[in-house]
Amino acid sequence: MSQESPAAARADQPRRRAVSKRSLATSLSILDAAERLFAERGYDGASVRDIASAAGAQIASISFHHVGKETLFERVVERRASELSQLRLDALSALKAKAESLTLEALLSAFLRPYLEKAGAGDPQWLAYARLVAMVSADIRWHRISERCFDPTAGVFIAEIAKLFPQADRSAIAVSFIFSVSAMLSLSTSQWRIEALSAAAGNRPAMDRLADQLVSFCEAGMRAALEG
Amino acid sequence: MSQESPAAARADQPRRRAVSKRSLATSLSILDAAERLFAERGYDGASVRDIASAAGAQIASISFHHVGKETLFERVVERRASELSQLRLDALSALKAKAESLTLEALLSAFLRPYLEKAGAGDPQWLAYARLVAMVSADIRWHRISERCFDPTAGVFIAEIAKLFPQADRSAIAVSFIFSVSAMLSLSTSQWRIEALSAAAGNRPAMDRLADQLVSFCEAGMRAALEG
DNA sequence: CTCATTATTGAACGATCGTTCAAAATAAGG
DNA sequence: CCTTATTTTGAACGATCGTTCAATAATGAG
Repeated sequence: MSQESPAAARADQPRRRAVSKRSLATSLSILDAAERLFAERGYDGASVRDIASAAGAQIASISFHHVGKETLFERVVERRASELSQLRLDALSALKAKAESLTLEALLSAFLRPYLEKAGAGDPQWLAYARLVAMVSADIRWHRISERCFDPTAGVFIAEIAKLFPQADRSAIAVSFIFSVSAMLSLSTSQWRIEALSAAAGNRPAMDRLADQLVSFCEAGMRAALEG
Repeated sequence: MSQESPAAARADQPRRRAVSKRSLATSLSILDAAERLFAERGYDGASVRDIASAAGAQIASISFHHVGKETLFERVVERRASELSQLRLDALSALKAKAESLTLEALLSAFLRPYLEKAGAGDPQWLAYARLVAMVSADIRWHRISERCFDPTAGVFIAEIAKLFPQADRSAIAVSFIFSVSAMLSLSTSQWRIEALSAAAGNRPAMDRLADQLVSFCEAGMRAALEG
């Protein structure tokens, strides 16, 4: 409750310095390594020792830069969440600017494609991130992260879909939306299973082909579930 | 390579006894507790100590009855997998006996509904199991379990779907099938997220209503993805 | 009932977990 | 360049991990 004057604040906080380039690089490489290992082995399966080793840093650096394991996990998820949300909302804005009335396909495309383009470009960090999002979306232990990072944008798109289906109730829309998100995430988490079930030679389909198929699937599925 | 006579085999294996009822109960309660805790916290998040404690057994009993943690996990998954597969294949047989030509909706219903009816009946063990299956399906570390427990039945249904869409290629069918399975599993793993996105008062939809919506969603989605 | 086998018990194993610390090295600000 | 805040380092902490063991108790078979 003691409200300090700027002068007093400056007095007892002796001096301040900018972060060094090396420190920033360490912090970043820890985030990258954590992203990879958390995605690969899960939160409990990835140890801070392995993360530090993969980042070429000391174990103590993780606590120093990112408080602890749990905060590190949250920061890893948050890092790309805002970028992804921005891409989605930008696509939505572009859509609204172009046509006065939105279609369901355009809406789903705006939501689903940014994700798939990032992952499909082959960037291994984005592929890892996709697995992370799937983990967070499927585990109630991380519901606070979902609330903060993903639900706001999802809410915007659900509201737009609700305008297209005025007679459908909100929970039915939310259910269909989760179906769509789950299908999208399965492309990252279950690619190995798709290949196994495709049988025969491993002619894996290209990501942009998969993206088209996903949008078709979700558009038709949603329409059927909401119009019925 | 030494082929022993029955007499010799009986000689060096001194005597055999049936398992006691108590032993069987212990083994079973361990499986139940493991199912709950693995589903709740994941493989690495659930400790054998917590599992033993929840089962009212000693830690050493887990190694004694189920070899070790990894084997215990596999047995937990396998236990209900055969029952589930049987229900699905029975539904398929019933379908074939009734009508000479199958519809996509009937096929998907035969695959999806047994699962949802078990989980929807409110049996907490089956609800936990659904989360387990989602974990196995999304993690390549458990691909051997998927291969053994789930892929064979999935292959049967994919083959039936392939008959309905002769022009669609196998991998496209597999992709749509994984989309459908992911949507199904999301009802168990992301129910909390659905409720969050439904906003407003928590009027959660009944499971049989959700099942109808899921089948509609997947049927229309598959048709669009495979006919296009 | 007797006895050999099976199962349970409680304790301990070494390994690894996440976190913390003081000392040494680094680098920004004046 | 000097000072000093910042960062890195290596080691250690206590807690918990999965597994193993010898002993004790329980139990099916004869």
